[in-house]
Amino acid sequence: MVTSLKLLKPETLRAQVENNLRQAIVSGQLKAGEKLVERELCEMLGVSRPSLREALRTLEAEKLIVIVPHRGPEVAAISLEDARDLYALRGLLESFAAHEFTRLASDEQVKSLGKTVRRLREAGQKNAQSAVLEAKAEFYRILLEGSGNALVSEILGGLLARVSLLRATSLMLPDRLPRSLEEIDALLTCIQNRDAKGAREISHKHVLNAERAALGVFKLDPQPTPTENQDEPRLI
Amino acid sequence: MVTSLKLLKPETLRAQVENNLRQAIVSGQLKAGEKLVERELCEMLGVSRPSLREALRTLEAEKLIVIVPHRGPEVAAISLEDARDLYALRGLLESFAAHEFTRLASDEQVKSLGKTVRRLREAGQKNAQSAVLEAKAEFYRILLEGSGNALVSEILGGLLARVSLLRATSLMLPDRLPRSLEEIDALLTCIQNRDAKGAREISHKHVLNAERAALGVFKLDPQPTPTENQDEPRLI
DNA sequence: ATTGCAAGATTGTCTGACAATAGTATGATG
DNA sequence: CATCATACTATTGTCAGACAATCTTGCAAT
Repeated sequence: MVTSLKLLKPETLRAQVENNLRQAIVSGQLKAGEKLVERELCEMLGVSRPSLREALRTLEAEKLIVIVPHRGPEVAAISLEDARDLYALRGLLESFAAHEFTRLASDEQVKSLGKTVRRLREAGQKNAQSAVLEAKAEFYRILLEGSGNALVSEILGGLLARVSLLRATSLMLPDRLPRSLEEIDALLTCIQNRDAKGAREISHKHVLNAERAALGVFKLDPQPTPTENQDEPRLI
Repeated sequence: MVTSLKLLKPETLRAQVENNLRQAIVSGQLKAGEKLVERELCEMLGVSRPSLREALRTLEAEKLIVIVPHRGPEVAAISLEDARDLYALRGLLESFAAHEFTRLASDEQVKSLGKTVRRLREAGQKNAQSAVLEAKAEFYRILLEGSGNALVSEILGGLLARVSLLRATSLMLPDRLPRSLEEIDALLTCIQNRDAKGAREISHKHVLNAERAALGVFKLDPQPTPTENQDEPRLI
């Protein structure tokens, strides 16, 4: 009988670089708009330029960084319109996922989601930031897994990574957390009652509220992305 | 005064490779499931391995090719579930785009869309395949441009590229074209009447019908993607 | 202060090489 | 004859070094 199998993680070197950089970006360690220099990254990560550059191409395709020819990569910055588009699409997809989860998830999955919501609530009341983030990630994992559409998971996952480019997400958490928890509770109730339409509506409202909270950043900060005025040359 | 300016297309070499390969894939010149060998592609395209590999990473992130470590890239193949997921999401996004276009597009944009629909209809009646495809692309371009959400355009564009991996798209065109044209006509009418909800519903139905037609491939073809049984090791 | 130019830095691309792994053919064994 | 182990080959993963093209910056000149 097999006792240990190294199935996961053949982890090619390039994939590790991708993961490191992705992590550094979504966690805010590399800030939006920050310029990235190949040589520096190579030294930091201890890899050669070709490996690094391949990883950068992937992150570029994921829209986490922007590479302008002959000027090099920088961490993507999100404009106000970008953020609006982002939340509009997120609302669409997340409410769809909630709808489908309610329709299709097994009772075990619903129960599992309920357990995670409880964990989330407890972490929120203790104001344990990292525990909140962890529970929230788990919540999404279960929701997307149970929604039965791997593609939506994939796209929405990418979207959430981009949302984290708005540092608002975690910064404005403290204020909005109680409301957010209420909404998630209401969503869970709908799901448990197998009320798909209700779940969709609540989920959509939830995203709209998150948007309103997140977009506050732009009002407080006159020039959210200072490097962004000349990125598209005007022809007039 | 300036008379000519070469703004667009600094076209780095790697970008050309990307475009060539992308084109070859969505046009069916490279067939789904086909194995790609770096050396061959390098010779065909006349570029070095690093440049090619960077381009491959981008296409991998776009899910047009799949790269398994140490086995190399191959053109992505779409399973039945993949196709279902794809059409479900496409329905969601396309109907959203139609809804938003109806709400937000300028009268000029609506008129422009009408003109393209007319072109599409004429091409369809003549059974001019390439003209149909061209008009259809233009139709989408206008629709997405006028829907006011660049992100949805981006995602939906990627989705449509993936849909073309189902060679059904063009193969089943002849049969379904008349129906498809009727549906598009109805959609245009809704848009002209600024009936956003109606546009959304018709658009959604349109995608559902396209799905039903496209998924016929799987019924005719017992093993659509023969290399796909062992791609996910079962743990039981 | 604006313009123009030169020096430096960074990216884009190529070549060549080698190790690690997967696929294949060969041969041994029951 | 079938099956399994082994060796070989092809391909990918990764590195180092190099050079041209381009961008940025600082300085000089008007």
